[in-house]
Amino acid sequence: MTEDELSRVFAALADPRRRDMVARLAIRDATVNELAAPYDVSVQAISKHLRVLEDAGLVSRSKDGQRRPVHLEAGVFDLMTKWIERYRREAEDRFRRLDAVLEQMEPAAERRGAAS
Amino acid sequence: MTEDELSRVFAALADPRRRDMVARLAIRDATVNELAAPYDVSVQAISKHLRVLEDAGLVSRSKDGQRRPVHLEAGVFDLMTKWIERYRREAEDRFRRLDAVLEQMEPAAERRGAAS
DNA sequence: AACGTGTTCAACCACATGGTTGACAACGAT
DNA sequence: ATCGTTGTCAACCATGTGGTTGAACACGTT
Repeated sequence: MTEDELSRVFAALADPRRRDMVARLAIRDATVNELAAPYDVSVQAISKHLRVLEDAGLVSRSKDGQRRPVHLEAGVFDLMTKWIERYRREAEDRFRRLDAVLEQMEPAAERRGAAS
Repeated sequence: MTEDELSRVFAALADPRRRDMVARLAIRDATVNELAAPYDVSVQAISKHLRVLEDAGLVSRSKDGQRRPVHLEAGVFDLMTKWIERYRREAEDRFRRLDAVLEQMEPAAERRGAAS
């Protein structure tokens, strides 16, 4: 479940255009047309991109007259950072352990108290 | 430059299998065969996945006899967290500002979408 | 030298994705 | 009621991606 959502989130952010839209949505909500304006593609293409972002839980679309303001759901970021931090930490721990091993292997080391 | 690399990193991590490999590589380096073992796919497929991870800068492959131990390059994580944190912060600032505005507006007023 | 192991390369297939255009639905304005 | 605007849906096309199998390369072993 989370596994799948994480995949969608990463996939959604793998596109520069979508990342740019997220960046702009971080500043303020925007309609589909507003979002499409800066790019040289059809509005339909942007609508598709928004669908991807929405399926990933990164944005939500509400209804206001005939326009649909898009809103960034920043909560999903936590999902990513949690995943990243976990393995970053694991890798760092590992480096630390490796350093310890290397210190211990130091042949010229004096017989002081060993690192615990 | 970073733009493109970021795309590759996100795309690389959009695949559950590749994320799983990263998770395992966070614990220890591994050869292609070791990495392929748990999955029900060909070694060639894993080799391709590793190429994707390598192009994203997430892993490096060295040479040791005829095997090529794969090593996690945890530094790339920083790239992601930096991107994420930036917009998360921006979005949070924005919420804070919005809250301030709402407070300032007497609660008698209806919540109307403010044009920028 | 010959063989087996570990890994990659090449060609191929199925499917997903990003783009297009055209039609349609929903709503505001005239 | 009709028209223009906003946005989505559907069909289509080109390209990318993950999988396969078969061949080749590199290295250790016999």
